Amino acid sequence: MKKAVTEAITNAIASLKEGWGLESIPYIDVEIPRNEDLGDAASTVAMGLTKTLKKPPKKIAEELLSEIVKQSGPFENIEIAGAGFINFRFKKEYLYENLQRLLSEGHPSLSAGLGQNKRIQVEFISANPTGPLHIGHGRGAAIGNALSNLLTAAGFEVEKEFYVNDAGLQVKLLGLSVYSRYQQALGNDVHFPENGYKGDYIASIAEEIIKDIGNKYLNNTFEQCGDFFISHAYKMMLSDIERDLKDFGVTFDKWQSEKELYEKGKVQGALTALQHKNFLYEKDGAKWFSSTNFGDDKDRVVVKQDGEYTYFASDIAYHKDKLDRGFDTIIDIWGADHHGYIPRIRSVLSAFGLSKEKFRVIIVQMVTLLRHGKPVQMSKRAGEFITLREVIDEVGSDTAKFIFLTRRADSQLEFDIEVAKEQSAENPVFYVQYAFARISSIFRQAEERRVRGQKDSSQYSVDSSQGTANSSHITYHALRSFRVQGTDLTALKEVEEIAIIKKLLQYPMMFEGAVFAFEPHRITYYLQDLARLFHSYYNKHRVLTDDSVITGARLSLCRAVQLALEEGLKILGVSAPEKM
RNA sequence: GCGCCUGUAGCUCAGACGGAUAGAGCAACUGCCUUCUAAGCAGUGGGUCAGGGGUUCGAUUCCCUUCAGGCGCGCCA
Repeated sequence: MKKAVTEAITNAIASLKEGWGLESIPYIDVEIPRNEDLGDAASTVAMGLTKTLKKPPKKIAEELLSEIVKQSGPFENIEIAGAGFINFRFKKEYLYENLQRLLSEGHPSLSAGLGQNKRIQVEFISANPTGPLHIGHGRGAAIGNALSNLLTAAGFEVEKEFYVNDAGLQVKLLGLSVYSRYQQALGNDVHFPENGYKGDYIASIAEEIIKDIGNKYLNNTFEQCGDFFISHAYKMMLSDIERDLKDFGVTFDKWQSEKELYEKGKVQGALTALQHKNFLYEKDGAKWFSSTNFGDDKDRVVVKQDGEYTYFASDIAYHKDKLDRGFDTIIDIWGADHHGYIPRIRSVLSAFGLSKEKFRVIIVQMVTLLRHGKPVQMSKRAGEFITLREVIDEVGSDTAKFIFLTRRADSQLEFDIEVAKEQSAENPVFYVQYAFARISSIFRQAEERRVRGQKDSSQYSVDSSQGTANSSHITYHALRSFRVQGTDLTALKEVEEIAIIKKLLQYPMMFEGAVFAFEPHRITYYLQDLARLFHSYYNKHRVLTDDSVITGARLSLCRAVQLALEEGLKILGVSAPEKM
């Protein structure tokens, strides 16, 4: 849709260019008018050119229009309106042709190559393995996962990574906390560390350990058995995290250990590399990275007076490692509490020669958790928080993900767990899923008619060769492979049908925008719009009629909607159920 | 004090490098199930786009400023 308009205008400008004294073709804006009476697509190029051409926008629009009409474009009508908008309306044949193409090829512009197989890394969540994931991590997970799916759909080669901070004091503190609970559970009343993790999960881990090894380490000092508790607690914590994410529907390609960066000498190596570039210096007995050279507001310590590395040192190594692994683009998704960290990491990457546009940080703002409208205070240390696990169990993964993905990443989010539950029947996620389920149901009915050999079913049939007769999924595959053959799409004449076709043809535009902006939530809104159009249509018109031509055409339309819904939901990481 | 994010309908939020009469869901109210799933549809009401200034033919969008909320400003991780 966008392409056709852009082409028409580009050609027009190309032939007018010389007379206008233009050197190059300007950016051509194409948008969908708010009011559909105005047209199917519109451009504001004429208004944009007023300054350079020193002519009134309407005059420019007229000149463009007279050129465009010379071409044999797919337009039924083009008119100039308002302050200089050029509004386009497509011929119906164009809509039918493209619907047909969509049915046979899918959305060609999608995989066709925005990404061009470029490698892109998306790092997200990267929670410390010192406690269960909470709801904020859930938001990051939903966004990171959806963004990765989006980029994959756009033809990028995406690697999803979770960075595990398993080297620092925090895991030691985790071990110490578990150690203390272990001793206490066995009757040894040791002092619980001041900054220890107080959540119930610590005691649970201690219980597990007792089940495993009994009182083997009773009355041992932490110095004697600390390593055991640290590594054991950390491993259990990490496997919990992994399990929760799996149940949430999020998986990773790689779990990068911080500790491993140390063990492989990558931290030292990265610092040496910086040293060679003269970006390190000594001051006050410490070693500093001169990040101010790259726009940071102060230099940062990498090796402390006591000779220990800072957390930042391993992060330098980590990001250098990302570069060394040869990604074309690096995306970090962080919680809002880390945004102050952006300039220094950007500095690191600049120091190693990465150009700015190849590194992108997406800041995910905080989630304010409510229960019945009242804020729930969250503190990991104090052990008061709503875990992702609770959200999954109480609200459900699909609902939670959908809620997270109906907001931009950089706006704060209020998540009322009770509202999310209570509204479950009215929840937008079900609205979209319901449209998919309804269509699936129509195909089930169509298949029954065909089996019964009704006359009116001659125009459509199931191509069973496409179906995989695979155990319990037979129905599903049969539905997916339901081929509508030899149908005449021009039978789609209702306004609702035309509206749906147009919406479907807008998909590439919306998709490109989402990819370009790294904003998966645009998919969510599109799906709601499409579902709305479909529900409305469904209520007004019957798909399965006595007229085989109309039925065939409508089934085709349903198939196209179904494919779009399925594709969109897949990107969001939300299931597309056949029955509800 | 400085920096980043946010402020749009009663509530939760969209608004696509600045464009036409500002949108959705929920909540409220009125209708619609003998026919493919009523988790649905049709309709009604609801706005100082936080306030003020500026740039522009045109600003919810860009700039400045004030106010409000959130988050950061360690030789912590």
